[in-house]
Amino acid sequence: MADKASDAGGGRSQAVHRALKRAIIDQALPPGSKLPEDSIGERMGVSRTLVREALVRLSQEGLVELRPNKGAAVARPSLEEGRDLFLTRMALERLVVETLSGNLTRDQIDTLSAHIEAEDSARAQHATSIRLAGEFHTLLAQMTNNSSLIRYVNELVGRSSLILALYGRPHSSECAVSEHRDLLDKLIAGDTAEATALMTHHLDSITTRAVLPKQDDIRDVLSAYATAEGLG
Amino acid sequence: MADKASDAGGGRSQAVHRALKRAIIDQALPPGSKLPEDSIGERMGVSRTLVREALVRLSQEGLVELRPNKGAAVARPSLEEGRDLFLTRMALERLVVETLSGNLTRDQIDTLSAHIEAEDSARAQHATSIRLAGEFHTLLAQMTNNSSLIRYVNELVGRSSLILALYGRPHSSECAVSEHRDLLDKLIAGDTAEATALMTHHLDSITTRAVLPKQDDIRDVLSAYATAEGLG
DNA sequence: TGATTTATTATTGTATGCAATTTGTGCTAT
DNA sequence: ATAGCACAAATTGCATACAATAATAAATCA
Repeated sequence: MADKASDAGGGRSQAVHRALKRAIIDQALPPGSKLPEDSIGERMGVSRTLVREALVRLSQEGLVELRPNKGAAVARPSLEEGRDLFLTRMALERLVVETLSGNLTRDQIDTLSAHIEAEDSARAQHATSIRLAGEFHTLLAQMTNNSSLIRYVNELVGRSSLILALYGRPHSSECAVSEHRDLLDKLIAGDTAEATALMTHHLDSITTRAVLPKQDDIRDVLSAYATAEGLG
Repeated sequence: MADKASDAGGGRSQAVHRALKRAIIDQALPPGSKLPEDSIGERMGVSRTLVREALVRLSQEGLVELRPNKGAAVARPSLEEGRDLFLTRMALERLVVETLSGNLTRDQIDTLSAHIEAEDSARAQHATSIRLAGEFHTLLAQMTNNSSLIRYVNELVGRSSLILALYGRPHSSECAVSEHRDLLDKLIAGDTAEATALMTHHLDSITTRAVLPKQDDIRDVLSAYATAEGLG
């Protein structure tokens, strides 16, 4: 068994799913990209059937949009969805922090430290940097051993990269590495209140940095351009 | 357009999905039930392809377990998953309460009141009662207008009925109607702290009532039966 | 020329077919 | 009888075929 190296961990549809997911999160497939079943299947060496299955899964995760009769495309969440998403993320990641605070094993601490190290090293590459930053959060979630919590945090972190891709400032280090390190310290110390505050602040600053354009109405932004042009 | 009444709201696969989901949540298909693609497709008048698609979606929602090469079955979450699930639910529903507290419109209040009324009336039918109790929570989530929050609460509420089906006491009114009414009162009053406390307590008591059998091991429950039979 | 309509092509929606795997049954041997 | 084995039936995994819909190009008319 284990013939093909690429077939690890289940059916081939899952492989397609993982590949696409990775491509989307790495922003190799930017939001809005069309995802034709044929081309993908050809490229991946599987039939449309399996691609379709993967696309359905991705749509359930909110990473792709499935327009009936018009094909799939990488999702383009709205700004409002973005803000809501981070709100939800906060609620869940607070639970992560509460669960983990003071309960980290030596191994877990090592894993997290190593990860932060890697984040630090990869600060040059924008794409990798974003992915690692996200993985820090999913890593934390993983350690709670709470399966629903893990699944949702994973999904939200994945979708966050869409938000960042769409609305994030190009060159802001989206997730300050130092904030991750501080958070880890508080988690180790078991200072739950402080850790929660840090996590909240951390996600808040991502939201602010990226999703900030808090135009309650798109007209606000338009009127700004209008005045700049001497109109209105 | 809108030829078939049963085809409302999208492709036929979605119809299959909805039908199965409803059947599972109503416990017409108890946890563990086998879900053969053929039979379902025949019964629903669609091909295996569409059934498959629906099953994939359901598995993503945690309602169905997809064993490779062995077919799909209604999920049988473990007790631990159950407890974790309610923990996650709490985190999310706290956000629901915080969002809604003091912000309910007249219409929303009416809708919720009517729903509680319905819950009260249906207290006789066990199955309906459970479904309505769940729908109260999804209704609340809906009113936040936060799409990710809505999706997750929906999923968790759905899965909760699996937990209840598996581990819940047969005749306990799983969700005391009075608790719903109290919660609504606090939400209207805008007493966020009190409302949050109520929601927490509410979910806590569900957990306690249902998921309590904190048997760390299945042997405990077996040994009980053994002694009752004069064995062991 | 430019808008509108018609043909053509590409892509999705769904069913079906076949190989592979699992499950169930009956037979054989101990 | 029962454990083990061989064979048959059922079921899943996957690809392909064909119909239906949308996108695109060509052609027609004002």
